[in-house]
Amino acid sequence: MHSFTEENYLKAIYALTQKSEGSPDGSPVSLSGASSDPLPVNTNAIAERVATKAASVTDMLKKLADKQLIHYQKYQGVTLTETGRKAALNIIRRHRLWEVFLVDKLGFGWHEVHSLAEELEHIRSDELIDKLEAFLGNPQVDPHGDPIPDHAGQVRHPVSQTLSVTEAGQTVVVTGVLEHSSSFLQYLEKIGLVLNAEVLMRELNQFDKSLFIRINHQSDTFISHEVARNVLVSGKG
Amino acid sequence: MHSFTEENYLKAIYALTQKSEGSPDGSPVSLSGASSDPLPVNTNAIAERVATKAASVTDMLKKLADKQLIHYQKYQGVTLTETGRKAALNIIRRHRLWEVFLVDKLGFGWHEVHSLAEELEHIRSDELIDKLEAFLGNPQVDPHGDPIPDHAGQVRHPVSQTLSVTEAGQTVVVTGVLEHSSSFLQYLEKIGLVLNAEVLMRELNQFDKSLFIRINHQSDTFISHEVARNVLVSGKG
DNA sequence: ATATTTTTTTAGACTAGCCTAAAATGAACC
DNA sequence: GGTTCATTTTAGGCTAGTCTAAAAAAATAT
Ligand SMILES: [Mn+2]
Ligand SMILES: [Mn+2]
Ligand SMILES: [Mn+2]
Ligand SMILES: [Mn+2]
Repeated sequence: MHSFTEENYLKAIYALTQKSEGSPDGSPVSLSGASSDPLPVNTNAIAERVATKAASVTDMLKKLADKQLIHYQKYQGVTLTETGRKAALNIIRRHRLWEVFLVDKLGFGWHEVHSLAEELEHIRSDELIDKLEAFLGNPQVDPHGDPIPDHAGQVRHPVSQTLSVTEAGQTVVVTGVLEHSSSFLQYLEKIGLVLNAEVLMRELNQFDKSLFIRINHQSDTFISHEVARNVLVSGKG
Repeated sequence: MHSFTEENYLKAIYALTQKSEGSPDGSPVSLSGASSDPLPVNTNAIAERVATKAASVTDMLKKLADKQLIHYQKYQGVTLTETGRKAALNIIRRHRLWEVFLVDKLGFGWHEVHSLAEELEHIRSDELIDKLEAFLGNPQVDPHGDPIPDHAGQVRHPVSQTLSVTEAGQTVVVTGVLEHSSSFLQYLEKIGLVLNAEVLMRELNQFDKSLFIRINHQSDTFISHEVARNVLVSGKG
């Protein structure tokens, strides 16, 4: 169907479309169905994302447009067609299911799995993915808390907010991360701020917005605003 | 390290090297350490195996020779270097471990897994493969009875013979197949001639060498010589 | 409104892997 | 020995994906 490379471009365009949405301050967002028409994505942004040069991106955009996977007009940026969006979500579905496999079954850490899944996602066999999904027990989210799109390309974006906007006295549960870098994930693991950890917000420092929190009724920990605004939480329930 | 394509060529050359050994009549063979120097493999044979043209093979042979993976002299055929042999065995190791995963964990039939493993084998991460191996319980053979090379490229070729040379009255156990086509495997499954099935040789028809056998103390079945000489067995024990 | 800067596209070239057609070599036959 | 046939290699060309450098368009600044 589509090449390895085409799939990576589609995924990049989808991810950039998503990034341009979402509230900048971290307050709750439903994020359900990509509300209105998404903003067009820039050539340069895609180039950075797929680690190539703008000229190469332009070439590929022409090809994807020919295949009706994107809407593209010179100099005007690019958006996914419905077909393109479905294709992208299918790749993301495969990526996240493999990540669950690597963490739950093979025992990898959540900071180690991204690049492996980046390769595994390109093995395109619906039967394989469906069987894998069943074997994993139909997980709803990947090891980073990101939702796994279903067969039809439906995504359940869970309603959540960043830890940085939580108020003192509140208890919340970690549901995901906004930053996926290996070093950030390793740091979170070290302080115990992992998926499903319970967090009691004890104090919010007005000056630098740093936080004093208690994790899982045990460890009192200081974290910076920079960390807090990259951790997603939802009200205990 | 090596590309997808290079890996497929290495595997093809290794397989053809193996094929040129082994006794033609099906009698027991140890097959342990590729006894003496293997016969050189022809360009045309490789071309057929990787489904390409001889001219393309010649191009690739030059590249593999540059990389010291094969011994190659124009018109003289080709053999693997020690490095090349290790690389090939490593790919085979990955292929067979993925096949075990697909059959044992995901529930695929033994006739369905080859082409999927053909893609999965190219995801090269030693850590992934070691963890997969442990997760599968360190299997010694793949779903077709073929041995899984270890880390260092050692293969335990089990001593076995074809069902066609078994004598009347003997009881043997199915340990593998020589033919891996999907239709053959499906046929074997239908008649119950699967891995570890116990076979009592009841009668050997002198005229056409067809066999009358009892499978697992239950079903009496006729099979042709053509089938019998593609099924590997070893003495019950 | 013009000039400057940034972004994007075009032009032309490169590599990996593949092809067909033609030339070279080796094996088989007489 | 020489002739014929099969195998292998070379020559030249194609596509996908990449690159650099230059041209074109859009955005920004004065
Ligand atoms: Mn990828
Ligand atoms: Mn993830
Ligand atoms: Mn392969
Ligand atoms: Mn196998």
